[in-house]
Amino acid sequence: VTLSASSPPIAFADIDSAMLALRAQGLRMTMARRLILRALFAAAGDPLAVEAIVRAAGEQDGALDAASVYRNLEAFEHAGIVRHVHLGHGPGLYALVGEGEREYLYCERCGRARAASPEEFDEVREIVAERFGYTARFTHFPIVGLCADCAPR
Amino acid sequence: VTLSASSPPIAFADIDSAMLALRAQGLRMTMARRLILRALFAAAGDPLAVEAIVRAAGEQDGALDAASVYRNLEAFEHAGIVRHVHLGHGPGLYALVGEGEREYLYCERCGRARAASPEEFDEVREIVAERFGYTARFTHFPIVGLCADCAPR
DNA sequence: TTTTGTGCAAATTGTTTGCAACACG
DNA sequence: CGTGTTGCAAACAATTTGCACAAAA
Repeated sequence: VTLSASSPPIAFADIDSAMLALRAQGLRMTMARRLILRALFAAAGDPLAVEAIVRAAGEQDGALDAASVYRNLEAFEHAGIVRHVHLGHGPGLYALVGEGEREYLYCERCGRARAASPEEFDEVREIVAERFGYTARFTHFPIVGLCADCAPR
Repeated sequence: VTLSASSPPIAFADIDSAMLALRAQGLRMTMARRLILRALFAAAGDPLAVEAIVRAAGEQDGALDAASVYRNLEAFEHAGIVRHVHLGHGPGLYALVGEGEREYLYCERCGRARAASPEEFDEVREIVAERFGYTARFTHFPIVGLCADCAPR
């Protein structure tokens, strides 16, 4: 993804402390998991496609299968250390959870995404709640539209 | 889809007048197109998956291939008589354009969608523009969250 | 009769599942 | 050693593409 705006600090200091958190949930410490975490850490909070994770691991180390990546990301998500977002079409994108959630805006024209902290969306959320009775969340699916650069005028 | 709220009147009186509009764009009048339009008309503005269109046509008439449906829906969309929306995961959903656009809210928990007229979203759009400089559109991708029934409390 | 459009098959993309071998604890 | 995990292959779902044949205009 092309993600503008700052990525938040990741909630774990390093791969080993993330692995510790996983082990606390009964998950074993394997090479595949270390490779996935390494790729996610390297992305510094920016969400990655599975393909990118596989590729990143393959560059330095042996093969890492996409199936394993999907299975592990699901487990990581269940364990609460990863989340994923869908930006427009294209594959799901995964990131380590940071201190506090991130919510997204996505530009349909240029395909660029912007992340921001939930507080910045609170006003929007409030209006949506008032108007429609929905509790809007832009963590899993973003607000879609045109960014300032792509908007007409 | 499970779509609550009223569907707007479709911008064409019947299949033949829709076909006329297509012919004006240089598109030929074929059986496959008639079948697709019939299914869309029967849905009264509620968006349908390609699979549903194929199934609807197959019930009464000969086979209608998904590839043809995709190709035609794309052509119809280009001609301005159809639009499509992505509600959560799952396939794209197509509907005839009505008098005025529709924008959507989608509940991540129960999977139900709600459609409303763009004016009802104007306040939300305004806040998003103010806050983020984005021109939000919920016609192609909805506002995602939890509906009143599914929200905690 | 010349295009445009069709059905069918096959390719693509993103993701899931079955399974035997493997390796963590 | 026993079960959680892996890679690989195959299945799947949604969508796209290639192509010879059918059918609008």
